[in-house]
Amino acid sequence: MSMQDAASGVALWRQVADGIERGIADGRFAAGERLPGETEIAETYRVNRHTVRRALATLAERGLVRAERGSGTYVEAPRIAYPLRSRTRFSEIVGAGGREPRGQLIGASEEPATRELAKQLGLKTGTPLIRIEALRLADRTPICIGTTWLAAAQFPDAGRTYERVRSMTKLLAHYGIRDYRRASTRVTAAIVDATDAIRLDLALGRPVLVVDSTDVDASGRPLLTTRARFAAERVEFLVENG
Amino acid sequence: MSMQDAASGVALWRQVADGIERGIADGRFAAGERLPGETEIAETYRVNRHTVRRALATLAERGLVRAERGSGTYVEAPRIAYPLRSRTRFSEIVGAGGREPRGQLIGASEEPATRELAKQLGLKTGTPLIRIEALRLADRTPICIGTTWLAAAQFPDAGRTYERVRSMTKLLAHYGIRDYRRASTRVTAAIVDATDAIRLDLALGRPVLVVDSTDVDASGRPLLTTRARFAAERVEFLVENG
DNA sequence: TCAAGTTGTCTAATAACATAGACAACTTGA
DNA sequence: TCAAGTTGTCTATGTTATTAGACAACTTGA
Repeated sequence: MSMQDAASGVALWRQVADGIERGIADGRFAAGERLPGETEIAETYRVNRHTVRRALATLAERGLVRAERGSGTYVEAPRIAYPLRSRTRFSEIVGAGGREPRGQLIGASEEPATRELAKQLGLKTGTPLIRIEALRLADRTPICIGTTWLAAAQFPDAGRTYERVRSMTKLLAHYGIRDYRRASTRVTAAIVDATDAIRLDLALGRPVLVVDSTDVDASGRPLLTTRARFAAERVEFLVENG
Repeated sequence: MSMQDAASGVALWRQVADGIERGIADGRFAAGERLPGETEIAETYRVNRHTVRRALATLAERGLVRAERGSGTYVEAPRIAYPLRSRTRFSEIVGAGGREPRGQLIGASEEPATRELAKQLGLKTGTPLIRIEALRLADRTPICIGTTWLAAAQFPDAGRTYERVRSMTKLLAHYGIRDYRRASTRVTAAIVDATDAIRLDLALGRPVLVVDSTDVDASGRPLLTTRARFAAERVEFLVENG
């Protein structure tokens, strides 16, 4: 790829770092694999070796690569594949990848439904809702923060229940709902906000995948709606097509 | 650079330019309106007036603002956000919603398949591929940049063909393929890199949705694989769940 | 053991970025 | 007309980015 952006206002080392990061995201450089040598990278980007070193240094600082003296520089972190299906269960996805899923309650509170939330849940504006905020991890790596709203009438004391069972599936089972499915999923991206950044152990300015979803019971009646923020650098969504 | 911005790799003038551009994009500075004076901008960004002048110069060069000596600097072109709300599949996102889709060839080249690409396309590593890089717009707003790989043997001269027809569907039709479907779609997010930022007319540090997809023919044989980067602030994906 | 290739660490020179101050040329409204 | 505020242009100076070369320290495979 050609580089040289005359006066782009972006430092060369940054352009190189971006390029390598994209290569890692692509899978052109797989996890655990050795990157090309600094000299070779310098040649492909038509840049001095010191510039490459600076790029690699920033990637190493963020934990994406690890340099081994005399040997090479290696790709550190892979992304978790996250299928978006109608029966998406966080615990199953993480467990399938050989990692241990964990849920952690951040907080629960009661609040009236906004017009938007009411529409999602098929209720009237102002209906009391329970709002549960939870952090989910794979092994010890924070993956996402989810804010879930449920009707307070249908799920009394849902906050304390979640705190005990630490799983949305188990929470619903506790109220007698054994089958539910994903009715809609909307995905977009944003920059992480300050509070999420701390909980997700994410640097400010990093991207998050924002997923709005609504789950319904077997008869199609809305049960809960969730807005989850995923650390984009740790997750990859898999969309199933026909 | 400056005291607060520890080695971001992005020049101060570029940060100021991006900030002003975003202000224009979200309507804080309306079309025809006068911007704050150079001195005032310098104060708000805690930057020298010369740095602001450089930022404004680049915006003026791109036609976003126009300086009038003795009077002020005025917003030239409105930057309307074009949210793409669509109930269609990913393949039909561009072109939905009554907007005129346009494709613009950035470049085409031949390169051997990496292991990853070969796997996607069901070919052997090293098989010659044609790589097409294209920018897609809705009306005049850049929506995404897509990099597409096709087998060179099956689609000879695909680069020039795309340049003529400016549509992947029409390109396939040209080689006798009238029916194809999306086999897999993977979505994640990242920060826009320097070269994409310029082409998408996107400020540095803004998020992009990265979509990897593979299309197959009626019998399920892979035709092409694409990695597209969408300007997240202009797009929202709706995932259909059974 | 040895040679080739790797990352780590120096020094040095040049180009680009950023700040500082001063003043000219122009517009606007009182 | 005049004062205040604006953009345009100049000189000067310090900081950061980038390139260049050399060598040390280490790993790997023959």
